Amino acid sequence: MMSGMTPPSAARTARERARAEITSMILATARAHLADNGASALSLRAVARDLGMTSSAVYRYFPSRDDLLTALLVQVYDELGEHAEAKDAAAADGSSFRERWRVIARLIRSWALEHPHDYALLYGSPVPGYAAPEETIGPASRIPVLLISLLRQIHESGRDPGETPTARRVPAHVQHSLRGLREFAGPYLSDDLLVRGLMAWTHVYGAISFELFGHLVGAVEDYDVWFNHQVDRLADMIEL
Amino acid sequence: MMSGMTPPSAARTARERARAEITSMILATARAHLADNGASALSLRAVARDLGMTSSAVYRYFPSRDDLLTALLVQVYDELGEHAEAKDAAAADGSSFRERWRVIARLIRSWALEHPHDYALLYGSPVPGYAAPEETIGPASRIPVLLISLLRQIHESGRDPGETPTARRVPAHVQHSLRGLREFAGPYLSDDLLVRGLMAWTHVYGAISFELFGHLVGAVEDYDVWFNHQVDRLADMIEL
DNA sequence: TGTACATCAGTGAACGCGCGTTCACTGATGTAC
DNA sequence: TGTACATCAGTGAACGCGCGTTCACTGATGTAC
Repeated sequence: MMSGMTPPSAARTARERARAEITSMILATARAHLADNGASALSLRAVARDLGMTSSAVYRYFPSRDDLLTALLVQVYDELGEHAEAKDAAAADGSSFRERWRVIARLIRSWALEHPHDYALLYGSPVPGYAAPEETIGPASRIPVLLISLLRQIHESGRDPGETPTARRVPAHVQHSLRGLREFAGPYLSDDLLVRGLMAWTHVYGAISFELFGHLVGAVEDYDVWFNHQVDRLADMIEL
Repeated sequence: MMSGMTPPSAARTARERARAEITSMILATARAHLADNGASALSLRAVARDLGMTSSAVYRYFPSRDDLLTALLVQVYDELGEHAEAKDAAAADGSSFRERWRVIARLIRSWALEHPHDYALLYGSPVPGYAAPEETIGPASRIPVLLISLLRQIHESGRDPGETPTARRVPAHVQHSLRGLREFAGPYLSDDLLVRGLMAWTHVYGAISFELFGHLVGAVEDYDVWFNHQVDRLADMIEL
């Protein structure tokens, strides 16, 4: 018993090294393929071909195409999350909420512009016939967690809009409906702040998708300018 | 010369009738197929099979798969647009901006919930390898046109936020960047109102997509309640 | 009204391609004694 | 340290399926005289 476990230390066998390396090569190649055809057309065979292996060999690493998709989702969510956390941590000391909000919102957008197909994988229409399993929830939550830490900072600085004269009443049924978010965010933030926070995130998502999916063509000329203006207005909206 | 023209009156030949009918049967079947596999996997052959024709026969009606996609886009945009225009017209007489805004926003959402795959076709990630041609622009503009007519109503009722003490300055470079939208909307509306209007639409789009694409799972319980609350807040934001 | 010709819808076979997944097998790597 | 066995990566062929598009052809519909 206990014989199938990974060895205790850094003494990885050649096999284990190779496995880790090839697994990540498959993922990297699959990710490159996203750009050509989109997630729904992601092909195991094409990935294998690019790597010079037979398609059946890929099954040693991923038991099916859907598992490969899941691994991609996790990796891409994690990459965006880590990226955002790092940038925020680097800028956080002594930063106002406003500065942090700007940094994070702009960062998400520039990441999306640099990796449009990865963004579409995470936030675009779902892949038909594929349902993301539970293991993607954690990685997907990193950005929301970060945004909630911003809301906490507002609250702690005494600028929680729910506790100012400009507070907007949040009806009881809306409060109830946001129970999940409330548990996620902890008990301190006011309902009003929670609502404003979720709306700001919703808006940023809408703005990036509008731009990326081509719905601003003809209406907006300089997307940077327009996005940044929106981000500033949202900051006003959140902490007024 | 002049011989290839359509006959002047209602005297449509049997051929013309048949052609119109079969064209719309192909479109309807294609649309049903969207639900199974998404737009990127839309298959001419599968559509033909469902209709009991050979796949080559479909080429008498649409010269390629991409043309079929274009016709679908136009049809679906038009359906949503017509639907919204009709509902708005029915409710418009004597309605306040606020009532009209509510009606339209909710209508777009319920249409999206009833036709999630159609919504994804219009507003989800673009189909890889397909670029929507110019002829889709008109139909795609119907919702924006309608929303702008709402903004006009606000302006005409003297509640244009750009002309009140709560006006927010719109920096010159943002104004420039919105030149396209400005031309679309006409010269009367204030810059501030234009910005608020585009932001409200961006937000509604973000909110519907968030819900439909599964990003609110676990956070929000009653999507109706949450959406309607957002719509009300957006109304406040627009005409304050 | 009747006939000759032109137009068009639809067929069925074919081209050349791609896909996910399974399976018996070879040969290299790892492990227990 | 050396040997016998177990584990695992990767091969190559196959199964059964789907796709978009082209092409020569048949037979029905429409038109000009």
